[in-house]
Amino acid sequence: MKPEKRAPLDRGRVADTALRLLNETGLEGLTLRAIARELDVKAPALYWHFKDKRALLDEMATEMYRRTIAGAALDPADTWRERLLKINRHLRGALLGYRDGARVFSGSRFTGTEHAPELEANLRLLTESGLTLAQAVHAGRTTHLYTLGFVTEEQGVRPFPDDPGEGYDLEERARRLAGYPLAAAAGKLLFDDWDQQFEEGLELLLAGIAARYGIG
Amino acid sequence: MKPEKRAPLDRGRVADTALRLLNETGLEGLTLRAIARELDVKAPALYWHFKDKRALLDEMATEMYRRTIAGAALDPADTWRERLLKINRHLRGALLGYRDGARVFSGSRFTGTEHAPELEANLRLLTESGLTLAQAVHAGRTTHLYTLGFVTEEQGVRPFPDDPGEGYDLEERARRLAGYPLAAAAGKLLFDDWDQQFEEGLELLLAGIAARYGIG
DNA sequence: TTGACAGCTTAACGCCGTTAAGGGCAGGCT
DNA sequence: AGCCTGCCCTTAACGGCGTTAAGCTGTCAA
Repeated sequence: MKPEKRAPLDRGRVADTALRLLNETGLEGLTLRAIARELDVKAPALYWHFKDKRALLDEMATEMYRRTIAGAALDPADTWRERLLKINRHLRGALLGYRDGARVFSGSRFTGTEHAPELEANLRLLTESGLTLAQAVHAGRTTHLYTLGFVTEEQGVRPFPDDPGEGYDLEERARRLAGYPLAAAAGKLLFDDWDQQFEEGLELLLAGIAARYGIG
Repeated sequence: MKPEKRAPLDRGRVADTALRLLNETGLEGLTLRAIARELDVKAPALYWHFKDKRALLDEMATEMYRRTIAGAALDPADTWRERLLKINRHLRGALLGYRDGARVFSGSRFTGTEHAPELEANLRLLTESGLTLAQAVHAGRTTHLYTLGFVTEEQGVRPFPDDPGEGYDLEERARRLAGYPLAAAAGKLLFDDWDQQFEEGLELLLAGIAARYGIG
C-alpha cells in the first residue's frame, strides 16, 4: 500500500483549488494553511509557486477573468449596446459565482496580458460604432466600475451566492426610518430584486452613452 | 509629579483617532494595538467601547459620512443635476481624504440613522423634479455605486491621497500590449487625469437619467 | 557515482483579533 | 467611616495568521 504519491503542484491547480475553497470559507477564511490542506501539502509549499498571498489572489482574479470571457461568446457582429450589456452581465455573473468575488477581483491586478485581446476587440467594436477612442474608454470603464461597485454592494448585503433572501431586516429598517417616509419606502426598492436593479443601472449608462456621444 | 491622568475614552474619540491613523498605516496596518497605542491605552480596552473590530470600522465609516455631508452645503434650490453632482463629488472627495477610504466605506454599514435626513432630502428633491420614487432610487443608487467603484479602483492604483503620480508603469504596460494598439493607447487614458475621468462618468450617468427618465 | 536542482517539510518568528480575570477608583447608601 | 456597585481599564494568555530559514527527498543529467 503505497502512500499514493501526489502529482506536483503548479500555479493553476493552486488557484483553482483556492477559488473552490473561497466559496466555502469566504475571503476571511481563505488562509494559506487551509488552501495547502486542501492540496494535501503544507502551507510553506505555496511559496514555491507564489511570491506571497497577494500573488495568489492576483492569479485567482486572473482565472476568474479567464472564465468570464470563456463563457461570454462575443459575437463580432454585436452592436455596441449588446456588447456592453453582455460584458457587464457576464462580469456580474462571474463575480456572483464566488463568495466575495467582487472584493477579490477588484483588489487584484491581472498577472498576464490575457485580457488584452478582449479589451482590444471591445475597443475596436466601440470605435467602429462611431465613438472616439477616448469615448470608448470612458464608456467601457464607467460601465465596468459601475458593475464592480454594484456587485461589491450586493455581496456585502447578501454574502452567499445561492442564498435567496435577505440577511437584512427590512421591517426593522422601516421602523428606524419612521419620520422619513421616502427613505423608508426606498427600502424595498434598495434591497430587493438585485437583477432588475442592476439592469436598470446599466440601462441608464447605455442611455447616457447614446445621448452624450450621439450614437444610436 | 502626577502621571497626568487620561480622560476616559468614548466611541467618537476612538473612531477619530483610528481615522487619523488610517492615513499613516493604511487598512492593512490599522491594528487594534496600533490604535490603542495612539490613545495611550492597551488593546483590550477598545472592547469596552466596541463589540469587535468590525463595529469600530462601521463607526469610522459613519464618521466619514458625517464629515461628507457636513462639508456638502446642500442647497434646497439645487436642480436634480446639481444635487447628484454635488453628492457624488463630495463623496469622492471624502473617500480620497483617507487612505483605503473607499474600501473602509464600502465594507461597512452605518451605525445609526444619521444618513436618513440627507437621503430623505435627496429623494424629495429628485421626486419633485419629476422622477418617480423608483426612478429617484435608481438614479441615486447607480451614481453612488459608480462613485464607490471608481474610487476603489483609483485608490487601488494610487494608494496615497497626496501622491501626485503613478506607481503604475505605463511604459512597461505599453510594451506588454504591443500588438494591441487600441488597448495600448488606452493606457494613458486609463491611468491619467482621474478627476476628469470621474467627471466624464458622472456626465454619462446624468445624461442617461435625463434621457431615460425624460427630465431636463 | 556524483551533483544539481525542483519541490516539499519542519520549525519557528512576530503579529494579529479576541477572551478571561481581575484591579482601581468614583459615587451613593447605610 | 465603611461598603458596595459599576465603569473603565490592565495583564496574561490563546489560537491562528503570513512568512522565513533551513534542510530533506527524489529525479535526472553528466
